[in-house]
Amino acid sequence: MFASASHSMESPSVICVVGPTASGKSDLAQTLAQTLDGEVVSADSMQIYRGMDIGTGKLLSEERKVPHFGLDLCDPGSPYSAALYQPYARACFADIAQRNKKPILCGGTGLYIRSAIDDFDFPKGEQQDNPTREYWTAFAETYGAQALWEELQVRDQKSATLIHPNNVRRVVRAFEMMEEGTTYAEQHAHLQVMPQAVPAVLFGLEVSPEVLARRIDKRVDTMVESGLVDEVKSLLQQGFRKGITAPQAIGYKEIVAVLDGERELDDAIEQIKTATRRYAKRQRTWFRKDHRIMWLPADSGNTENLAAQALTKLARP
RNA sequence: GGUCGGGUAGCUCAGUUGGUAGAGCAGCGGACUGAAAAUCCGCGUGCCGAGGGUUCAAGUCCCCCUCCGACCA
Repeated sequence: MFASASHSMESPSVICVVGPTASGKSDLAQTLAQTLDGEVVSADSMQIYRGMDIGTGKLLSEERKVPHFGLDLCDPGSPYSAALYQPYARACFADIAQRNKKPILCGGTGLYIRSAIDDFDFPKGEQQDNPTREYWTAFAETYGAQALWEELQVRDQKSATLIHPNNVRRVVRAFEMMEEGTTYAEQHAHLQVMPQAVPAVLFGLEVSPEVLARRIDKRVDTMVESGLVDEVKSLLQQGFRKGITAPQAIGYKEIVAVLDGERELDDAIEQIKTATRRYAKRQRTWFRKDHRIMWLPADSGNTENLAAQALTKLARP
């Protein structure tokens, strides 16, 4: 009860900072880390990739005043996934704690956040060169989404009823799961009763949609001014197109289209803004239902003030 | 000044031979266990530019006004 040492064991082991893109997570996480003698672990599916800096809003290395993990883990050409991220994040937590530092998990990828702190049990299976995925994806392309879904219905009725026939990606994943000795339905059931695996306290940055939209517009303009187009050019020279996930990133796919002569830069910029707004909306929907999150009003964008609010809540929960 | 187009949902536009309107995009809501910045689902009342007329009934026909565009002077 009496926090005499700087690392009282009363505090939860991981502090999480979540929220939509452009809400100020990175700055808040870093400020908290500085205050609490912590280190930051990023939970962002795109900042994972090397060379994707400007468009992902990655903190520049000279801006990082505390150690950051979860950045630049692999090349854009190689595959990555939540299943790989989970053990990585947990190893980071352990490593940081062992050095008597405070782990601060920060990111907007809801699935990564949850896989890090919740008891997601990813079944074992092929990580790469997945023939099952290729087979059924090709099947869907040939015979259509409906036919694919009907195939699943025959083999795994329960899972089929949980997945919309149009959601090819998830139907394909259900086939993979069967091969891995489980089913989509089983995993889905686990979702409802999933225990938390890592002690954590969660802060969410809440920004009103209008304010966030303005911030996103400005941020995208700044990215372009900072050389986003050149960044994409050099990525393309390094085989960016071979990647599966990375080329889908907002801000990258649109600029690739410009460089391919498929659209004007101005149109692409507008599309990036719109796509980012829509992404922020999906993030809001995801985090909204997580009742563990303590929301901090963040319209002001004042990091010091947000940090103070967070510390207050930490002191007396 | 004249002729011809056009003025319909936030935007781009459909609206068949008159029966009070519908798509895409945006927006809003939602789902989510190995691509998650991905993938997928749901939500469409708007003085049909203003006014008048014909008609049982007008976005749809007629008159007039107005605004935008093109062309002719």
